[in-house]
Amino acid sequence: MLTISQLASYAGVTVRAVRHYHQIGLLPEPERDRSGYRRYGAHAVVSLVKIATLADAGVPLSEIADLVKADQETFAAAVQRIDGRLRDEIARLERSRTSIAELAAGDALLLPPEVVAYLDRLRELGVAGPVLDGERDGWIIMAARWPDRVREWMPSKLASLDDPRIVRLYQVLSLLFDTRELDEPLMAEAADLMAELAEQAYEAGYNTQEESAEDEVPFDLLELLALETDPRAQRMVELMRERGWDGWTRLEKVPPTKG
Amino acid sequence: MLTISQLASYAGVTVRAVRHYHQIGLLPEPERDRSGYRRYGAHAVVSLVKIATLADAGVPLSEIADLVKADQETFAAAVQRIDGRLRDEIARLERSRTSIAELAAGDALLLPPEVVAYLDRLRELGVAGPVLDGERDGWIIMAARWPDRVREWMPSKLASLDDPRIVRLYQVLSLLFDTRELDEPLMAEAADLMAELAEQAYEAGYNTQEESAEDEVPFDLLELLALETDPRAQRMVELMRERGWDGWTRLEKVPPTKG
DNA sequence: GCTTGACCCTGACGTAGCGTCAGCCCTTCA
DNA sequence: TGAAGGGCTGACGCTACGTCAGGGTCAAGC
Repeated sequence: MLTISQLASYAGVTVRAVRHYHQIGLLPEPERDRSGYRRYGAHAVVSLVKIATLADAGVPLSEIADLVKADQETFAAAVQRIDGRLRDEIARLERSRTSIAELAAGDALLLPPEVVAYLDRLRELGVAGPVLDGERDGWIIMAARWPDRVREWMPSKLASLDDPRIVRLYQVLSLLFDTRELDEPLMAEAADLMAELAEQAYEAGYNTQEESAEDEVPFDLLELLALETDPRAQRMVELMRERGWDGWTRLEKVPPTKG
Repeated sequence: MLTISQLASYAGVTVRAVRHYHQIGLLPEPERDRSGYRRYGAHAVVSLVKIATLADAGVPLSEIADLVKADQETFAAAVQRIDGRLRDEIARLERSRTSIAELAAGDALLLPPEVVAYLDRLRELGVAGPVLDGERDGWIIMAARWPDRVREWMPSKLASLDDPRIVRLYQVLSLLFDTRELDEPLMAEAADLMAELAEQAYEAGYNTQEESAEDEVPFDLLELLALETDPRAQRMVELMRERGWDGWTRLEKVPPTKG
């Protein structure tokens, strides 16, 4: 006869695991000897090896209980289910792995490659500091919920960097928010640029392209992000309102206020 | 500002998860409004998306805490570790999958294919019932601990089935143990056969091949298995002892007893 | 006969990452 | 004005055991 530790070692599990299987009724309690020790026969080894093999394959113990007494047909069906779960789990881990692999470089964990390329391009163009960070954070928020839509947008966003006015705008904003001062003339230049671009986009009917997204995409949140990052963003919003535009990420035509 | 459920939905996690992250200090508690509700800014979304992404990749929350405030170098090293763990886990699941896939057929979950082939061959030869089950259980016990050694043994075991005496022995044993009776003449035939085979193996120096295994392999356990399965096995042991052999799975020369 | 070390027993708490009440407060809309 | 739909804290539940704590048992050596 076998002691519990012998049994456990034959099946390659711990003593505690065996006791646990007893506790939940998965493995029947054997006879005790006169000192109350459990004494196992050889068949217990076979049962335990079966249990341990299934458990190692990730089958929940609650299912193993039914499984070991099931007929061939039920068993085969269960095996199918288990295999499906394993496949899904493997696929999930593979996805995680690619995420993590990309992450070594920089932002790629949280952002699709198209967005990373866009941010790299901005960096090349001299955009840096809080503006670049804010841009990244904004895209992180977007990409978390609408990764597909974000990827669709990126080609036109990237193309827009061919417009020297847009590049200039980003550069001016970088200058503005990279210091602690409030440079009114520079701000005015940025506002003028933004207003000009907004006007052009408005005339071209910019919103036809994104109309379906308007309900869902959290432009308010992106605006909040900007204001949170730097209070001077508030000043920019005011300047834009003087020029007849409301908002930050998405501008809307409004009656201009007096500066 | 955002409520907790809005925050959670932006990051694709549950409200409970967010509160949990607060509790363990992974995500800083935000300001409360006058009714005690948590109010979040946009940066919380970015932080939470980072946490959720790492957590989804299987990184323990305790590590995420350090990870999000780590510098680039530490981060890259950690990413390596995480990726390694993911690789191991995937490999483990793949192994489980192959086990489980083979399982649909029959015994293959618990036994290497060579043993399955051996058992199939026995079945073809008319071996069935308790003898076949016992044979299988015995190999399950062996394969659980010494899978490699078992696979090495199988070719010679399979070849041994070309010997008609061995086939006859298995068939006689099948007949013997498939009924409830105690068929003394048939038992004597089986014992004679076993003794003859044992003598031959002894002369050929059978133990040179397995000598290194003798210490480890639990022949006692296999004998116990047989005795447990059917008390008539005890009678077989006695008959063998009369013929000068002790044991069941592995026979040893002993002075013959009187029948 | 005594000690020592290796096992065995039960009972109970700890682990990770939340899910899920319970009991209560706050806000909003019909 | 009351019902729905949040939000709050606190606490227990879940999986599959690990890990004490506090005791009894067994085999071996002195």
